[in-house]
Amino acid sequence: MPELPEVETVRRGLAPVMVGARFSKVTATRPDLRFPLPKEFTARLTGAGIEALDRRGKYLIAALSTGESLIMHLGMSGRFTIHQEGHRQPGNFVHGQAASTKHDHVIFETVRHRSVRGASQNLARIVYNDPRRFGFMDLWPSDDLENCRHFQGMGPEPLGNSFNITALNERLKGRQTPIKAALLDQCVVAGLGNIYVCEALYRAGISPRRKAASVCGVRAGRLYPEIIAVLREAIEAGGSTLRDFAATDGDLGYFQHRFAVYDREGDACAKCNRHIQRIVQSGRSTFFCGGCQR
DNA sequence: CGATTAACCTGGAAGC
DNA sequence: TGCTTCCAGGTTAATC
Repeated sequence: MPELPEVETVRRGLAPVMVGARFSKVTATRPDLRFPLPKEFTARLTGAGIEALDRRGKYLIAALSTGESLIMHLGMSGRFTIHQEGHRQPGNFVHGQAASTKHDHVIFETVRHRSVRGASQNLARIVYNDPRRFGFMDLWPSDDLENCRHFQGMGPEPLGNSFNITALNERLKGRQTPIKAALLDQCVVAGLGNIYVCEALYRAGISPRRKAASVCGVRAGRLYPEIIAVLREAIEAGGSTLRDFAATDGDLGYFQHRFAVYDREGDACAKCNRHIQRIVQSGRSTFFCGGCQR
């Protein structure tokens, strides 16, 4: 499911349950997701306290009391649900369908010690479900994350301080690949995916077919604020729900109702009334308006 | 080096 | 109803 806004939505749902708790038990129902799980995966997590839950691009990072960080990527279809007494039951119904436990691959059981009198323990089950298994998990020393292979060469965080017009220009400079492909490259900007690249290019009036290098300068100046705006709006909306994305509490995102071009082939462009087109670039669908985007 | 393509997986929707 | 084909929010390995 996830691009940056969806991952951020998941992070915000998990954080209140995970941060400050510890893993009382971790179960993996298979040895691998997209990649093999790390050696001694469940043993290294069991008993660990969770000190923080952060996001970098499309990755979630749980800083543990053991000095390691649990790195999680949701791939295409990864989902977390929280099962806890008093917590809204998630995912039991998604789009009216009963959710299956068939692809529950990792189950985290957490315990939180409360200072509140009368409630000494608070248990939760956090379930990772991923039908396509493109997601993955890894463990890496927390003080060495910049050298972790998943983050090496990764571009700036689009909603962070290091992302600005200069940084964008710098990374588009000289690149002959279409701007669409360049923006999907996590080395240019972290966290963008197919939906938000299409939407940002539409808002900026830039053709997805244009060479990345030709976006340097004036066009980058138009693109930069639109990337930030579309991501902020999508986070605000709780992400986009296409087929089955839901937050940890089962809530559906609603940014999909605000798509201007994504998955809207044939619809009239809101600005110029021409038909939205669908083309294939580097094996993926691109939606755009040939009238507004040059 | 950079750019493009195939591959990894499952399930749902559309077409016949 | 059933079978086939296409498509999907991502990344990486292999090939030009």
